[in-house]
Amino acid sequence: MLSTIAPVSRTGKHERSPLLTNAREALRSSLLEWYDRAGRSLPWRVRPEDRAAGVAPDPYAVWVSEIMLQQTTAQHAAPYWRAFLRRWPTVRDLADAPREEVLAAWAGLGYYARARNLHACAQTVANERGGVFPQSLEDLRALPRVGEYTSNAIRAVAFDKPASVVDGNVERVLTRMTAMQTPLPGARLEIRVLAAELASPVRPGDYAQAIMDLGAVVCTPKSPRCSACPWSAWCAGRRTGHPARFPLRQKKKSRPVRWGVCFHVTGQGRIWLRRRPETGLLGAMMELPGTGWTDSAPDPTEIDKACPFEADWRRAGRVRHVFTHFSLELEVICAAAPEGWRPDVGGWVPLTGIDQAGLPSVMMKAVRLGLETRPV
DNA sequence: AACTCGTGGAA
DNA sequence: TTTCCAAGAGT
Repeated sequence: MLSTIAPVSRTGKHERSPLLTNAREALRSSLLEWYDRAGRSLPWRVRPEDRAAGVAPDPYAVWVSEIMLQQTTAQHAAPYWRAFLRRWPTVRDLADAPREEVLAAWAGLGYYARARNLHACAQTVANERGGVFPQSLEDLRALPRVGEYTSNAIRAVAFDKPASVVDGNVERVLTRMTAMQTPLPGARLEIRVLAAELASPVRPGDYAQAIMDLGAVVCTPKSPRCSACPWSAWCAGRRTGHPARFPLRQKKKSRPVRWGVCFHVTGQGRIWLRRRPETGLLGAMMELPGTGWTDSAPDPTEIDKACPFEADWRRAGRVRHVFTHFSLELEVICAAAPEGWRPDVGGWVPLTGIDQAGLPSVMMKAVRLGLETRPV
């Protein structure tokens, strides 16, 4: 008769489970066995056989990957990681790079505070730590954009030191394993305690990647492949018959709509762009100049006030873009720059190679839409 | 604690 | 179409 792991009480107090104590070693070894056999390949990963042969990961490469992977799929992040590592092979190279180039290289990846902090962190490590990443959780945690998860991930993956990673995958795996009744995000403390007890002191780097792989490949959000799971025998979620119901979640707020207008001004094969404010949404990234984004349809007088010059403005249409906490309806209106007109803010950017100009996705959509109406 | 902060793939 | 949600952090 196989046992399941007992759930933790709603109060967050840990009811020490003898089953966990007894099963812990079996869970660890079966997961590592599965990981070795699965052989999942990721560009930043040192394969378990290579690690066993003494190949040490490059902490810089691991750090870049972990920042990119925050709330981002491996598939989306992979080409960016390759481009960054090829262009800036060491933390010193990244620290010495002009900031606009780093931001432009990040364009399209989202959460742009990550790019600003990546550059700042590279300069901290290069200039104040001789280019060497710290190994302690405390020192890692002090670096910009390195939080609870990322500090543990770097410590485990890069240095193969004992650490407990809790990302979205681990949350899903462990809430299913225990059929946890506490909804997220309130369950985070229970999950952290459970994850820490389970984390392996043996091959900590491989274990950390293995438990995340398990969530990414087997214990998937919609249709978990329990028959392929090394932990299925211990899984309380599977025994409920509906493992995909876990983790339970609090209801989410609905997403409001905001509206704005932007000006697509072209001339001599160039387009007018400006840089956004340092902080906030799309902070420090390039954009098409326009009105602010408001929670009601654009006011004609506001459009007039933001309008750079009198012209035969043509509507290109609307870009619909979904951000995390609101969606945007962005009206794009086009005109050719009048003879002799010069932008007071921002400047001209050649349309050839606009893909490399460092525009975030929403602005790239607006540029393309405008070009359909006014080809240049 | 509850918000803010992007994007794109999957179902 | 809508909804979910990715190797989360900062405030």
